[in-house]
Amino acid sequence: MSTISRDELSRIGLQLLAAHGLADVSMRRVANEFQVTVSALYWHVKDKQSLLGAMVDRLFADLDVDAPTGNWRADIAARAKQLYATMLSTRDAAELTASVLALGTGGQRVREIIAEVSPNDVTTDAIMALLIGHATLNQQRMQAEAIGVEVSPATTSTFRQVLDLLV
Amino acid sequence: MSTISRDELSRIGLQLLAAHGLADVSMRRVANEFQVTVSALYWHVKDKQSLLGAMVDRLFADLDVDAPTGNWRADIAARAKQLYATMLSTRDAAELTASVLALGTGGQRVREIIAEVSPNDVTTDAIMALLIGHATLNQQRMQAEAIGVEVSPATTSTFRQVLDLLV
DNA sequence: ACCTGAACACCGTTCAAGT
DNA sequence: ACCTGAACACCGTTCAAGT
Repeated sequence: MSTISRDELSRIGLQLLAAHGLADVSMRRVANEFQVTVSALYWHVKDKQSLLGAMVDRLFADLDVDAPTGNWRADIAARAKQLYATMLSTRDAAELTASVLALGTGGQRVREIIAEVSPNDVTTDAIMALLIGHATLNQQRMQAEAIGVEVSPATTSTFRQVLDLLV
Repeated sequence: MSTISRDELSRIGLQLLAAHGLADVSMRRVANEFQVTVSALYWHVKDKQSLLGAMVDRLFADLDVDAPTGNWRADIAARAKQLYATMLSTRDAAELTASVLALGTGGQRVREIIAEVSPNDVTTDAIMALLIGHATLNQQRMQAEAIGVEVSPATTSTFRQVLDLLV
């Protein structure tokens, strides 16, 4: 019986991500975790990029958002904060999400969660840009916070603050 | 006489970037361009990340922004558009800039250009997040535009549109 | 001061061959 | 159908040794 599958691969990938960071999520390490050769992975997954895409899909799969209240500003703000929190929940998850969204290999649900309560596409795009941009610029501080060290960040405002400016 | 220096390295780096993309900017390729061994580079530059930082510094060095008019909304919008245009001017420059700003290894001038005309830090941070985020999410389309192919983009709005929402 | 050569410890991807 | 073994073509970084 083969316990190895696309879904299991992304599970192990997220595990490696949380434990060692994005740089250490390599095809060889994932294969190792399965006690299998690297080349074996390519039977289950097209390439590394699609594995990363599956990881992002899984990362946001469990997130359940509240139903729309009718006040779109409040709904958008609430959901954006949830998405941001998810990107902070796991080490390097923000960087991973940004890369996957940029290449379009996964994470479509992220946009849908915002689009569902957004009045128009421009607003959706602005929120998405703010999410990815702020997370990216806060990478240093986020990593520092995850460990417990102090660091001078490129961005000084919290996500809430910049979000309040827009919605 | 040695024509090799930190400044020349970043010049060649940007040349390689424009010609072949970020993935092909490797220490070995840069060294090759100088007819020199890889290890020789490490005399002039700490590591690859600092070379990338120097490249971003050089990318925005020549950009001269207009003097403040007094209308900060117009000033911010104009400068943000200039910065965005610079990130579009060279292949993969947006990705490079995002990565360098995230790691804090260069590109401080980018933030300063906005901060100089911004009423407060939160606004500066919001503009920066919008810049980096929109550029990141538009990576597919930007590359497609650079080549001439059609692609379904993750973001459908232009930078001007999302910017207008904020300022 | 500046550069070479060689090594170390990795990468992603492909592909014939096995079961 | 699923996996191995070996190879290909790369990486960034270090360091003794040369000039």
